[in-house]
Amino acid sequence: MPRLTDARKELRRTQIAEAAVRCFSRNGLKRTSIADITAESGLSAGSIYAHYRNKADLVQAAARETLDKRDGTISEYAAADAPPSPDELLSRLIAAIDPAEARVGVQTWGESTTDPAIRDIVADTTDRMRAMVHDCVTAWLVKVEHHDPPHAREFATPIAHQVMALYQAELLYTALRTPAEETPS
Amino acid sequence: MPRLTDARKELRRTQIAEAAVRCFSRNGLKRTSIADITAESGLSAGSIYAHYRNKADLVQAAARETLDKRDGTISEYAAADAPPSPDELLSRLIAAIDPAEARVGVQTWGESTTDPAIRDIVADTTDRMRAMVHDCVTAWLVKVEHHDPPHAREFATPIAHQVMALYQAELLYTALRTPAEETPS
DNA sequence: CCGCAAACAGAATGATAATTCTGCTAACGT
DNA sequence: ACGTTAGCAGAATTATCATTCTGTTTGCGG
Repeated sequence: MPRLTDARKELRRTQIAEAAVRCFSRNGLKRTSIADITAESGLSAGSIYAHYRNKADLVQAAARETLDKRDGTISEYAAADAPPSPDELLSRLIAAIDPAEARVGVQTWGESTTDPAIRDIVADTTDRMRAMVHDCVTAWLVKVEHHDPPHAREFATPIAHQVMALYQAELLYTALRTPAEETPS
Repeated sequence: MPRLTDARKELRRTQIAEAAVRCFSRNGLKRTSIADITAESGLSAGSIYAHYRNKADLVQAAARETLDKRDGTISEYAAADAPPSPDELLSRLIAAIDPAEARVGVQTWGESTTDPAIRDIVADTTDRMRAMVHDCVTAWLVKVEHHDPPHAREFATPIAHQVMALYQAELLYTALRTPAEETPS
């Protein structure tokens, strides 16, 4: 078959990446072999290497996948007429945590300590998310608490920092609390 | 040589464990081979296996080593005449963070998502540290803010939770911020 | 419809690295 | 001091995997 249409190709890529995430969630980044991923995705090794240059490349895609997923929901909060208070925002973020993704997320933290590519992905994603939280807190300060915008932005910084810290700690606790699902081996 | 005296034996164990921590800090838990550790410790593979049953055993020892080291300092704060305020306590905890240990600490978080033994170590250590922070905050509430003890203990719980979260987040940021030292390979 | 190259399966390859094995050496109890 | 035997070095063994290779199949442009 000649090159797949772009849509199809992207579909395959996410099919593989999602299978990889499931494997990582169960067995961790390093304990997951390409064979595991072929089994989980229903594809073959050859096929996977047609879509990803190597395992590191695939790990990066999986990391981006899980870390990005969290971003979507927050941005709309900041734009809402009645933005949530920091406490409320934190509750919603925590409620949205999925245990499997928490595990992979924490695994990427671990990996980021030695792999520069992963490190950049984690740092970028964290920064972007913090900025969104900052926007949301600022909006709350302005619209609900009636601070004036310049002051609100400054005042929001430490609050955003705290919300992020509490959220990330909760991510860690979720990963610690929920046992990895038994390997279907 | 007949069995080493207990003190010597323990010395060797920590010699190996500390070399392992240095390797882990540089290359991560999984990328570190036994050969790396022999090079770093100056001992041989056979020797390492005389002291640790296998690599997993050694990883656990290294994890305990780094995670425990943090505990020592806090307990004395709680017993002090003028216990530090939560803000002050957090500052001191953060100031005491060592980048190399932060990296290994975050790596153990990642590992804990799939290895039950590491998971227990991390959970235990975290609980113990939280309890110490709780004691310290309670002491501050009682001695400095003049709450009465029963109320103080209850009031301290969410504060201790926040201090822990902010500390752990800082640990993560430190690990992200400081590049792993170049491998001397 | 057709043909071609890309997508795919699955086996082969090669590297890496954990663990074990074979002796040799030296630290402790006496 | 000395013999014993655990500690140790370093090679050998083996298992595990990432990656590549060899055909085969099939989706898409013409």
